[in-house]
Amino acid sequence: MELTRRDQILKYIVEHFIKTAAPVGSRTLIENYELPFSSATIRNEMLALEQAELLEKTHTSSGRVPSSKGYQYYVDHLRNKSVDERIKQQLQVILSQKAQSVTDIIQKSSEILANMTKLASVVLGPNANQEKLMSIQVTPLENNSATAVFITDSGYVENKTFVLPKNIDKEALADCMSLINRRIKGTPVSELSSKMDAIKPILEDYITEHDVVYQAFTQAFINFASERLKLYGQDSLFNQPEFAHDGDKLRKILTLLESPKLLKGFTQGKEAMAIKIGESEQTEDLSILSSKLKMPGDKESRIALVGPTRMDYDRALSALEYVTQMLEQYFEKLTDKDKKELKQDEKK
Amino acid sequence: MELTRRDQILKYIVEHFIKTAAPVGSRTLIENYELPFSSATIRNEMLALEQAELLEKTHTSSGRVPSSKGYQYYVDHLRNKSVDERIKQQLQVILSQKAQSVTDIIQKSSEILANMTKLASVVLGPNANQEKLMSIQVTPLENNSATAVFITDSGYVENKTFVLPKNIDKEALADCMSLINRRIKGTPVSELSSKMDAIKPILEDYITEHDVVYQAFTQAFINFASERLKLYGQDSLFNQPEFAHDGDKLRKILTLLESPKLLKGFTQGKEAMAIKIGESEQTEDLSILSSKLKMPGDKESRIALVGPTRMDYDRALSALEYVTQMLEQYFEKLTDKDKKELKQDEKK
DNA sequence: TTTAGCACTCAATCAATATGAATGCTAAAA
DNA sequence: TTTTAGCATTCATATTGATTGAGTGCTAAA
Repeated sequence: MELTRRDQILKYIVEHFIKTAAPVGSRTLIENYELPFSSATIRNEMLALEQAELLEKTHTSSGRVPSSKGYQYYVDHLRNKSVDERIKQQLQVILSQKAQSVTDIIQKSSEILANMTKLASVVLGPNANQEKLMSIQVTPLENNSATAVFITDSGYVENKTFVLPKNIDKEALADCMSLINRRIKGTPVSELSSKMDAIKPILEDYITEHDVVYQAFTQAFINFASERLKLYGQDSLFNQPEFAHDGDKLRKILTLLESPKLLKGFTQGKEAMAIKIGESEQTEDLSILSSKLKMPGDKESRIALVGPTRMDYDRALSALEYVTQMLEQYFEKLTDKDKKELKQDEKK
Repeated sequence: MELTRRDQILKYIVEHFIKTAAPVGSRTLIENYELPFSSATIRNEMLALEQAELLEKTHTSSGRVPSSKGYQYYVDHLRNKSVDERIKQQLQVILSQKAQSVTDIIQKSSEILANMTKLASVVLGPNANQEKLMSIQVTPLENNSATAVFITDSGYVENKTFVLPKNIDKEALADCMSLINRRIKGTPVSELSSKMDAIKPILEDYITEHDVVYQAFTQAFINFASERLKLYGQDSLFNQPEFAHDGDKLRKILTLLESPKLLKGFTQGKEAMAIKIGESEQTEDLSILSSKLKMPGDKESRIALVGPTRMDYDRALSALEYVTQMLEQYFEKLTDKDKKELKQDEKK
């Protein structure tokens, strides 16, 4: 479909601004893109685009800059979709490796994304309340202490070292643990606290100083509730000209990236791809692209790219879409294979 | 001991510059510290200090600024030692809590340090080769995968999820694990790889597709070798005026803080307190104060404070010294108590 | 040894001025 | 009706020059 002239001009402006980071004027546009109009015509169109709130001026006689709405429009209607071959290749390499865990694959893919887009890439782990606790193991250490290790069904591991009560009966503790394990296996993480309360009396029967153990456990459970995320490519953001000389903006983005809760707030949503372009006060001048990723076992995580509003949306979105798509395909094949094997087993 | 006039002047200059971040002139000095000399006298002394390379000028007619050497001299001979009461109090609170693990205590202390000094505080975990592996546990998950959890004697936990070979005999795997555990318990982390090679044939006997398990293990062992560190107060560095408007410097320090190897390089050494003030190219304008900390079980870790060369050395060093001292005292009492209990047990 | 005094340096500030890239508008051309 | 040429206008960005003031170094007197 042919673009209208107005859309074409907006497209050029956005793309030129993304490249140069400087306001785009009518003259510049004609010279760079060999448009068959005079600058006056372009100016007329620009005025219209400004009135539609897709463009902005930094001051009365400056060139135009895309507004958040302008970027949004560009992303929705104007952007080019093409995936960098290098991403395809690199992803291929990752996916062809054998016997990797799902999280390994996702995190390696996220690293590739960060490298190729020069943006910060964040993996938001599956929502905690989707997970179930699989096992608790207590290993005694030297120095009167012990480490409790908690594992969820998707292989997330949390651990907590605590000081063992004096004169504790280690056999009683072991018995106690195997009992707790039987009781707690399959419990969703969100229900752990209440389940622990129910188990508390049992602890009391087994161990004299049960409180220490109880507290170590509940503390570890608090950690479960907090969001898990992995961050890549944080440093490439420093190369963006808009952040290089503005300590305040840089600070804003780093705080955002370090706050799982905050970030989660901006990436939530049911859409497969959520695009937030400088929407709130906290994300002024920031864009967050986040893509839903179905993992095996009905789990869901998200991969997000974070950067300045002036980012290469073509590149970033195409890459993000491609990667999540390929990962989901890969996971589907995996589980299909599982099911087939299961059926074969049954036949036997 | 009375300071010489020259030292006194250097002291004032360093302290004034630390406060104001602006070059210090002869006039300013007299006015602020009510010195009984004329500005000319001060100028003469300043000249001498400059010739001794303890001071620098930013341009011919500017005030003086301490050089790295000047800071070093200040730290060695001129600084005030006094510990902020608030640090004492806060540390007291931490240490009085019962049944915490050693690492918890150290990390909470490090957080206090970061808060009180407004510098970045880094805990460098005990050197990997000082640790011994205590246990390996494999927990099967859904989706044909399993998580292997590795625990060292000081409670450090590493884990690795891997895809289980098809049709694996789970009982054989369990047998195999208990055998490996018996074999590997107490092995120093540095010797793990070679030990694994020795165990490999056993694996082959037990499990058909032993390679996957072997690889998952060796990959996890690689992680052991990498340095472990915890970082606090990174963001307070943004408030330092020297970084606020200089993206390049900020980048330098953040890269440093994110590279365990690099940081380790600057904190190594046998001295209880290592002070590096803008020494290398990578740490230009940066100071690293790092203090050795003896942990229970003959382990050693380090706590480091990182910030601009223009930092409040009085405050930072006093706080760091105080905290490590108190922690070591605390740990000593702990192990003393352990020993006593041990003796009592023997008497019984 | 210390100080007063003086010439000198140089970053920082400010106002005046020029430059030029952009705009909007109008009227003529297509 | 659409496009363009032309022109006045705006405003950030240099550029310049003058001024200020905090600082220095040096010298000669106290």
